Amino acid sequence: MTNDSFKLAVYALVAQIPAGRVMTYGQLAALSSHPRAARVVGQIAHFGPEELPWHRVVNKSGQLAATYSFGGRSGQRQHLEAEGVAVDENDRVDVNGLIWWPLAATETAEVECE
DNA sequence: CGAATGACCAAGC
DNA sequence: GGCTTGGCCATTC
Repeated sequence: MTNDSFKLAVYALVAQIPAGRVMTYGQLAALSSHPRAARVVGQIAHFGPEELPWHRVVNKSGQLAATYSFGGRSGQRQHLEAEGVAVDENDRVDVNGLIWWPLAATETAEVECE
């Protein structure tokens, strides 16, 4: 079923996000063949496996979204900072450089290589 | 199983 | 920059 495949795809993508990088719900949804199902990604993130680094997942504005998990945005922010992600006072990350794509691993390998 | 919910996004005002 | 509307689909009650 495609719906299950969707979840699995999201799990796989989130699991691939390297420390110090973040991904957006829209990306996860789009890469999972559901560019408009970003909301579902949010639901999966909330009820999904806690094994995955959901704290590395932010919204399209680069702003944190966690409400209860990780102790709320405050907790998520600390997790990100602990991994080297710069979070501003508004609980936002640098959408210009911290947003990571699977393709970026090969295309911008030079840049993301510290 | 039906209805409500939601860690979102894009477009319009 | 903000708020409102429509849409998407899994999870929960």
